[in-house]
Amino acid sequence: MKKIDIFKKLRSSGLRPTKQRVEIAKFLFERDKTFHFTVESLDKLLAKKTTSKFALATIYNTVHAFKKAGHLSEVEVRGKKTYFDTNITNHHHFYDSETCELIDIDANDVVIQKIPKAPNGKKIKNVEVFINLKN
Amino acid sequence: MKKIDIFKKLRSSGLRPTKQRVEIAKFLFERDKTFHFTVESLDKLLAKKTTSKFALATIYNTVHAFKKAGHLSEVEVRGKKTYFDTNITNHHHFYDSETCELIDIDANDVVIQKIPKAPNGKKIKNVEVFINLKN
DNA sequence: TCCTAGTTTATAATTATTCTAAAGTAAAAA
DNA sequence: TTTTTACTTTAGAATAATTATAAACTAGGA
Ligand SMILES: [Mn+2]
Ligand SMILES: [Mn+2]
Ligand SMILES: [Zn+2]
Ligand SMILES: [Zn+2]
Repeated sequence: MKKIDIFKKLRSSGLRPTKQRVEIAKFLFERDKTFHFTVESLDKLLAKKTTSKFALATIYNTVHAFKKAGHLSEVEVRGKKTYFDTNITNHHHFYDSETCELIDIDANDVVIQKIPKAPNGKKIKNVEVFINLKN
Repeated sequence: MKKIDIFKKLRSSGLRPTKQRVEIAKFLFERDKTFHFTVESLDKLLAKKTTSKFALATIYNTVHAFKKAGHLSEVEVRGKKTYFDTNITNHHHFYDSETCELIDIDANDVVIQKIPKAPNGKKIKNVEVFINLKN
């Protein structure tokens, strides 16, 4: 993803392409594979991989702004920290509790044959499959 | 579940049947249907349904002791609070984000036809299906 | 260039949870 | 039964993740 695309992505989401947002967006979106992270891990990686300084509040603000704009999704993982995901398609996860690592599973690689119908008056929004791993 | 069974359940888990543990255990386990709760909701319900007073720390201690003993399980739900579950069998959940309510799905009511194999060197510990509901 | 709304930032506040250590209690030992 | 012991409860302090605040800064339009 080129710089011009980052600008477009931000602009089209109503987000000013500030120095901080552009750097964080480049870090998050200029990659081939899905990236799963917490705010803490992102903070550390940004400190290591960039020369700029980011206030922790800015990382929170930016991640939330990106999520709200639909550029990030949130994955529910056991533990206190919130996990974010650059993969915003419907997909599933392996979770390795040893390493606290998430691994994507393409939606097509999971086929559910039978599922109960939603309770009265409710509809199914989506189905998430979470596969816990062990050694 | 009778009082004597509560005592057995506690004793056999190496937990002294104190006044607090017995009351909380009766509240949690003397019911027919699964009960899902957070420490906060349990605290409020205990305050309403019993005459005893419980320190919040005691509720945390007790819930963790019960979980460690295998009498409660933990369910991962989006949000900051930890959800506990009196259903300790393998099962799945509907989640109604409007009401923040969990509804059990029997493991037999979900049949998965296809699942990817675990990454190298890892095995599948368990598969959790989480069905988000909407109106 | 000037203005303004949006943004960043340091810091404080909040919230859920865990820790601490003193007081209380269940059950084993005497 | 009393004594002793380890376990438990408790109020309050501490911690950790996140959110709120408000002052300083900045992007982009007028
Ligand atoms: Mn979580
Ligand atoms: Mn949660
Ligand atoms: Zn993912
Ligand atoms: Zn359940």
